[in-house]
Formats: sequence, C-alpha cells, structure tokens
Amino acid sequence: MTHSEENYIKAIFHLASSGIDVISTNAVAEKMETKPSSVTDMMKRLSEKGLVHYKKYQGVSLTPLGTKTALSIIRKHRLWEVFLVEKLGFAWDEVHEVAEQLEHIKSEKLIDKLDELLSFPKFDPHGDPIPGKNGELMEHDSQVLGQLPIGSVALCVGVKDSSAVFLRFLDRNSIALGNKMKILEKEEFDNSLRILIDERELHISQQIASNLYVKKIEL
Amino acid sequence: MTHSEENYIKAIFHLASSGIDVISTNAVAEKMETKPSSVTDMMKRLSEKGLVHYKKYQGVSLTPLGTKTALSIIRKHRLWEVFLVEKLGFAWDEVHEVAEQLEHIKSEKLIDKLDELLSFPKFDPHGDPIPGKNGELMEHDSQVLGQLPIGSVALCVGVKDSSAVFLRFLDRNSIALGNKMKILEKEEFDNSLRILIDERELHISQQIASNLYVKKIEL
DNA sequence: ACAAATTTTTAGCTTTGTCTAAATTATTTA
DNA sequence: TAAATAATTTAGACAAAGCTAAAAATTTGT
Ligand SMILES: [Mn+2]
Ligand SMILES: [Mn+2]
Ligand SMILES: [Mn+2]
Ligand SMILES: [Mn+2]
Repeated sequence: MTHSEENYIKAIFHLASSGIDVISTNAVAEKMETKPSSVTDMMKRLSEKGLVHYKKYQGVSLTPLGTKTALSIIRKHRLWEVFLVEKLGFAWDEVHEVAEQLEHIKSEKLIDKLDELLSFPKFDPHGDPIPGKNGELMEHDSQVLGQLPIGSVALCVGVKDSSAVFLRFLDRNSIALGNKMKILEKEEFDNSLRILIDERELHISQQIASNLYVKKIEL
Repeated sequence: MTHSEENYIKAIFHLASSGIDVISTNAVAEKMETKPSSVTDMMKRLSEKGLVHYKKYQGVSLTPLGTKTALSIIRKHRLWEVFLVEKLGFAWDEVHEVAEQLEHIKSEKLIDKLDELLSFPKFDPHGDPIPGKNGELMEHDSQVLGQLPIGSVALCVGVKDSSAVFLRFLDRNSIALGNKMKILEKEEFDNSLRILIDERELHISQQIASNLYVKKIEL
C-alpha cells in the first residue's frame, strides 16, 4: 500500500465512524483536501485491491480488509503520538503532523516494541482510544460536556476537535485531560456554560463545551 | 525533497566517501539498484535543484548544499538506528531497513529531541559516526583488522560491511564492538588470521578481517 | 414530471520516477 | 588509429497521483 492509499482508507474510516451512513465522493474529497475526480480514480484502485466496496454514484464503504487496514494505521498514528508526547516532550498540539508521517512506516516489530516501550497505552494524547494489535477498538463511553445537566460532575477524557488551535486554546485556559469539571450554570440564550475546573471557575462557549468529551462521576 | 531524491543524494555521498574520484552514472545506478537511464534523469533534476554538479558524460558530485543534505539524512538514519537498538531492543542486523524509512521523516524538532533522548550518541550500532546538527562528521581514526601486524592488540570499533549476513555471522561467533582483539598469526597463503578475542581463540578469513574496523591499543 | 442544480464520472493532461530500446559518446584494444 | 566495446544519454512508454474541463447521472424544487 502506498502512503496515499493508506490516507484514503483512514479518511473513509473516520467518515464512517462519524455517523454518516453513505460516504460520498465529495465527502472524501473534502476530507482529503483533493478533487472529487481524484477520489473517483482512487476508489477504483482501492476497489480493485479489495479494500473498499465501490459502485458508481453509490458511495463507498470499507471492506473487512479495509477496516482492518484502517485500524492498523490509526493504531500506529496514535502510538507515535503517545511516543512524541511521553518520550520526546512534544506538546499535544505538535504531534499530529509528525504522526501523519510516522504512521506510514512499515514494520510490525517496530510498532509492537513501541507499544511495549510506552507500556501499552490505551489512549493517545487527545484521549482517543488506541486500537489493539488485532484491531479491537475500545469504546469511549463518554459524552460531550455541553450535554450534561446542571450540577453534574465529570472528568475530562478527550477532545473532539484536536486541531492545534483548539488544543492551544485549552492550554491557555489550563484545561487538560483528567481535569474534574462541574457544571454550575447554563445560559439559555447561547448555551454557554459556567463551570468549575478543579478549583477554578470558567465561562466557556457552547462551541468549546461541545468539543470536550467527559465521563460523568456518579456522586 | 522527495524520498527518492534523498536516496540518490545519500548514495552519491556514500560513493564519494568511498574514495572514488569520479562518480559515474553506472556506479550510482548499481548502488541504487536502478537503471543508468533513470540515474541520468534524476541527475538532471538534482542539478536543477542545485544539489549536484552534473555535466553529461562527466560524472556527478555533490554541491555544498547536496553535502549538507546528505549529512542531515545520514544523521537521521543513524540516530534512528541507535533508537531502535537502545530503546526498542532491535538487533543490529534488523535496524537498517527500518531506518531507511525513518530517515525520511521531516521534523527538525523530532530529530533534536531523539538525539537528546539517546544522550547525544556519537556512533551508530555499527560503529559509524553520527553527523552533528550542523553537519560535522567525526573522523574514525581506525584501520581494518587485516592490516595490523602480528602481535598487535586492538579494540573493535566498527564494521565496514553492515549487511545482515555479515552481522549475523559476527553474532554467531560472538564478535561485537568493544571486543579486544590480538593478532596471533597470519597465514601467508590466504591472509587468514588466528586471533584472540577477549579470551577466545578464533580463525578468521581475510574477508572477515578486512570488514572489521579496529583501533590499535598501544602497549 | 420536468427543469435546474448538484454530484459524480470521464477524458485528457501533468509530474515524478521508473523502464526498454535505440542512439550517441567515450574508452579500449588490436 | 580505426574498430570494437563499454558507458551514457535520448526517446518513448508506463503507472501513480494529481489536476481541469466537459459529460453524464442523480437529486431537488416547482
Ligand atoms: Mn492525530
Ligand atoms: Mn497520513
Ligand atoms: Mn544503516
Ligand atoms: Mn533511504
């Protein structure tokens, strides 16, 4: 598999996990930042190779082999992200770009040993689950902060948007994974929240609240 | 720079260090395991980019920029090899292939931090010097084992041939970097040697002896 | 149901990096 | 030094991965 093929497979996997039922050529083109015509070409190639189901005008989906491939690339991507943060001291907003390159390195042993070096982490620096060697993907039983009722207490376990801009915003406001959050007040007008993070009180917009994954703590 | 361009630059650098004065199209083709016509094409492209001096039929050489580029790739290659051995427990005959891929990852910060994680190593697992951030290349003041006179004592500091076959041969015979070696006898007929490695006596062919770098110990 | 708008595909072109076969230049050898 | 041999370049082709523009299919709106 070429880097490009791997990137398409990964994109299709992410589109599929995001809940869309039928994955259109345009959707893939947008995610890949390429043209629909290029996508059509690639879908034919991936279909040849048995990685996707593809019928003209009908959208695309991953075959079992395609899914396995996607999970293996995502596993590598996320393990490398953990490595960059834990072993090399990268910030969580710096790792994605480099992991995009590292995820394409081909060596089963490399990734197994890396997993071991990192003590078999279950989540990447953004709280996303790391697929196992055999493609088992842990299910985050988390919800979005914005959906909690007033008075709830929860732990921050992940970010939905892991763009550098958002991550740096969180850094500036000292919001990190593991923080305990309590919903104090919800503004009807714009759905913004007043929350308590550890000891600190903070006002965050609905936008922010809907990009933080939390796990409720039962009291 | 593409992976392919980087690989050509590295090949030319290695040919140049191996003492040949004029680097022919055929020599590059052989090293790259490609066809001379492909080399000609690539030399034109690299020349365009200011990385090599190239005149039809005259052979090729690296420009200062080309040399700097080569050293940077070699630095990455060797640092990754150290990482694979020291941090992931790879054997020294398993690292080259993976390092061939890793050397193309683009991130200045990654390589600086890796260097730091490894405590700024000066040599790779095969005894080859690791170029510095600014392209300084340490000079091995070593010689080949086969050239020592009888009775000399020396430390094994590197291998000339770092193919997996040779490295595994050394493993099987428990020959490793750092071993102390004494020349006991030299066979006139085939230049084979009887040597003492640490406490053990061993008979090695001229082939083997000419692929081990040693540093003489003055008595 | 039919026209308009949108989506998707096709056709044809580009670049990179490769190849084979043919032509050209350089080097050896007789 | 002239022919033979070897090295190198050129010409033409191909596959991967992209693009633009045009054609075709699907979906939407009235
Ligand atoms: Mn990422
Ligand atoms: Mn990628
Ligand atoms: Mn190597
Ligand atoms: Mn390489």
